[in-house]
Amino acid sequence: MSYEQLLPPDRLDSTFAALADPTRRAILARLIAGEVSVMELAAPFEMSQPAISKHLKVLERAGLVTRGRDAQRRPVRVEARPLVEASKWLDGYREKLEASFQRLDALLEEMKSHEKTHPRPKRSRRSR
Amino acid sequence: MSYEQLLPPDRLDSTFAALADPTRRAILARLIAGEVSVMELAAPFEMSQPAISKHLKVLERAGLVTRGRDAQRRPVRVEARPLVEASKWLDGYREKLEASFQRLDALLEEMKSHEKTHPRPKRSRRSR
DNA sequence: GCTATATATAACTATAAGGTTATTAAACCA
DNA sequence: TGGTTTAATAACCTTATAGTTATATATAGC
Repeated sequence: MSYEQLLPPDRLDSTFAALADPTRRAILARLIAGEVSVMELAAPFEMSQPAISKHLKVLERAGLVTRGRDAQRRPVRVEARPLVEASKWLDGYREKLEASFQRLDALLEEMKSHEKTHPRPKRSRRSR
Repeated sequence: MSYEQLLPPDRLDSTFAALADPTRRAILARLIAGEVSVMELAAPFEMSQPAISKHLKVLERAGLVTRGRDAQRRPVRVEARPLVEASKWLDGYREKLEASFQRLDALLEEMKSHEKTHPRPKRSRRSR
């Protein structure tokens, strides 16, 4: 639990945490169309403006959005980078997983044919 | 915590939430190599066994792992599906975002050349 | 300077997350 | 049967989340 966050402050933590909330995903979806003010953003939700501001702060801390200034408005825009990083992590993971599954399938296949002639002992395949 | 599995289980919520913790991502990484018992899983972490069991429960509720039975052991294995779904969401989002950015770039380009002949008024492009 | 609008902040509440230690339960083994 | 190993559960603590209402701040425009 310690080593992970000692070194490069793990962006993935805050990125995934931010993405875990449906309101925040909806906000991001809304932002695809471009910059939006907080009021416009809050309108479709049955939630107070401060609640939306809090969600925005979460998104901002995660680097998923940045804020501008337009008179009283603080337009919100989406930032792609953390999304790309999260996406990369997932894709990399999936790749390794698939590769591993191939190995596993091969192993299982090998074991299955091996078993016929060498039945294994009762006690655990993974005693260590 | 109950409604999650009653109604339309928004899988993305629990998937992203599960991925937001570095311990859990490390557990998943460890599982690429194949089934592992809880003790083996807990060993590298400076954290109690019950803490790991809790993380496993989170991963299990998110559908990211399933449990087997091997004598006293409850081997853990990774499940790819929710990962694929999360990956799809991210990729889909990125695509739309990139498409939108292209439109934005085009728009900005158009505005820039337009501006030369039609300087805009001081007050806000996004009043409404 | 006054008022309206847009947003942020404060203070509070309730619940969830993430950890601990101690205990319990289940399966094996001698 | 009784001890050992593996894992889960209980009870508890602390901090974080997600929301609320009320208030403060900043800017525009009269």
